[in-house]
Amino acid sequence: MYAKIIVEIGVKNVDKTFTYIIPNDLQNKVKVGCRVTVEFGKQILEGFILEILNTLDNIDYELKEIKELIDEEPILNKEMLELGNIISNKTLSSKIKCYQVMLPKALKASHKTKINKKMDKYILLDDTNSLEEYLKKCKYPKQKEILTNLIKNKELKITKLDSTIKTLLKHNLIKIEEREYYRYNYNTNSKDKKVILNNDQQSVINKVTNSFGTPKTFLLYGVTGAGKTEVYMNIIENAIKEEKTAIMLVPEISLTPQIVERFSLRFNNNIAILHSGLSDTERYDEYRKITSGQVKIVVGARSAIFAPLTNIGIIIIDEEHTSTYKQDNDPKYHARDIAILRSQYHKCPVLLGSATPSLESMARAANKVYELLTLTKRAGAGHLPKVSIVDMKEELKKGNFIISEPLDTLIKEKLAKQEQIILLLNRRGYSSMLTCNKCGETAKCPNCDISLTYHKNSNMLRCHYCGYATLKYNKCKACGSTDLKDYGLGTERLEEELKKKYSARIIRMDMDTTSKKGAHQKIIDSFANHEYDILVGTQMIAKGLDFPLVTLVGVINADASLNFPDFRSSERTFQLLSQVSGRAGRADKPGEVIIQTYNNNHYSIVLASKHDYLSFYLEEMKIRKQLNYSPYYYIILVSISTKDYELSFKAAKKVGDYLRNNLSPTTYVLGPTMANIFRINNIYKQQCIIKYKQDNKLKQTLYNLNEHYKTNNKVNVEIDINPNRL
DNA sequence: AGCACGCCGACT
DNA sequence: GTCGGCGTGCTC
Repeated sequence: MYAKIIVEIGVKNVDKTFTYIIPNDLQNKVKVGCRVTVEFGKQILEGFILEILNTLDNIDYELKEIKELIDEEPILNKEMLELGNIISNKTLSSKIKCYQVMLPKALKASHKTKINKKMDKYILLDDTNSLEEYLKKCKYPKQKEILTNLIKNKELKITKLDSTIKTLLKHNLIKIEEREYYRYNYNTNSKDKKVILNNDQQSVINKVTNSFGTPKTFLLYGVTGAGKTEVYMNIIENAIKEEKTAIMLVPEISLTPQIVERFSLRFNNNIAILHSGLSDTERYDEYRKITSGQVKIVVGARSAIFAPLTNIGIIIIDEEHTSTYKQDNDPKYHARDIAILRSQYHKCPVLLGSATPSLESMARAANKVYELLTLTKRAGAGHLPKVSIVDMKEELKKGNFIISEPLDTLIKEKLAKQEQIILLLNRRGYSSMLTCNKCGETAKCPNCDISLTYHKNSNMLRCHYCGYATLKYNKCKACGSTDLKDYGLGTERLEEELKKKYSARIIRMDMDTTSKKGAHQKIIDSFANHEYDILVGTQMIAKGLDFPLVTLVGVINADASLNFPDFRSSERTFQLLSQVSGRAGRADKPGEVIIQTYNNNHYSIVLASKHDYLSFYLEEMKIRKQLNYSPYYYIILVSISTKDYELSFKAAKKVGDYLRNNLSPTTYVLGPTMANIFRINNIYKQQCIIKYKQDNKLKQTLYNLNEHYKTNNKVNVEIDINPNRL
């Protein structure tokens, strides 16, 4: 017998199966989807069995034997094997990477140490016939205690086999059962309170539930606070009632204990939770709960879409517009696409939910590709916050460039009332650049085409792209002048400014203060406990958090995301502003939002302040149509990177010409142009953008291009289909 | 990725 | 005549 095996090797051009002989002693043990180790050239590698063959056509090379079988049971099931293949074809990523991405680290091929399942021992009653008799005769209180306890509680967890237990075992009165122990546990001590649903919510639940068994996609457009989570939970409950399983994806950032707790309270031990805060062993345990069939519900971030549940009844993607659902390294898949693929396999509906749906999804709903469901009323008592736009051009004239007058007034007011405040500033560090007032020289990264950010706490200048850091200098590197000035505003400086201005307890949350494990949670907890009055942070504070005492949200510089050179910058700004606004006044207290901007008439800012998603959608669609962007055209980003400056131009031109010559005339090929930041970490990046509606040459051309550059070790060509950003 | 093979200049 | 540079290509 023979096996076709795909090996794990960190290189693009070995992406095919290799045939190995299955040794006699493994012939009735090997299964498709199991991991094995094999000798590959001179190396020992791990790989997956993709196929088992009884006979083989004539070949002109010698075969080697499989060295060892790692798994008794397949870790890639039939669905996953098919899915990996499809993803590889669609994303032009290597097959091995497509298989690896579906597994937790502990089960990926090539992981050196095997992780043992941890077992708990339980004792149960065995021979109940002689039990009463034995109890009467028995003179050992310890034995009696255990037996009576077992009669009452059915089972007991034990840590060691002491003499008492051994004796009981000898008399066949009890038996031992070993059960898997799961390292990650959550509180399930109180009962979740049932919420009374309004008619809109009930109607959404009914529509989705009635389509169980059909592979169709719904888009749920529901305003902030409309009770989407409650709708999700009811639909999942209905799936469980039908003996089916459910996947629910949420953005990583909202996988806080807040939502986790809500789900675990409702679904008790029927749920596995996958998020980035888990250690490898914890993640493996959660995964085991799924494969062992112990849980029927999986809640997690992007990669949880691959959860190996069988008989899936519903797949839900909350905040479907979130950009992190698209993986930005290989395989560059979008969880939404995987959800739809799996829904076809399992014949189940997909529910996409958002208060600000992506333009792509909304357009599909408009074209009836998805069925649109809406929740327009806020559930419960909460009101949408009052949002005011502050024109910073006017404020600057008064000398306010960080905190405007209206924001200052409100901060003082809320502090006096002992209410909480969130201030969002989408830039970390102290200032964004250090510039010489004499000669105009700016501190730049030596490896990247980007200015260095000043971090005052560490007195360092840092590059946010390659990680380069140097001590801040006091003399201009070009002219020696000491007249240096820092421009721009980061969270560190905002925090300092606030401390000067107000006597308030202030905490900052950004990449610099959350790098340690658990730091993120600590900040959230302490702010939730009202140990602080003001939370300052980058966009990581925008999503999912629910602090009832927050009645003011300030966006310090709404232009940061608006001025980003990308066709989705307006959409992102609208989503970000809508989302932070949702942080204010969720409970009984009304909330207020201040947006500081230099673009006070920009439609995405104005419409976000009015909570008017539909107008924004229509306005933005007009612009996308004019500029031939998504959703009117599909976009593909082809980037060409190399360490060689000259070569970067030559190679990019070659790629551009190739694309132009091998795609349909109706397809646009833009570029090549230098990437937004041309040089990062001394690698020069150029890019071509493909815009197409329909192109039957596309698949083959991209495939050829990808194949060609797989073997080129000087020039790296990457293809990103439906990229997040350009 | 590793490693062998091979073609070319350098050099005890 | 041999040592070693790395460009190319293969690994069942």
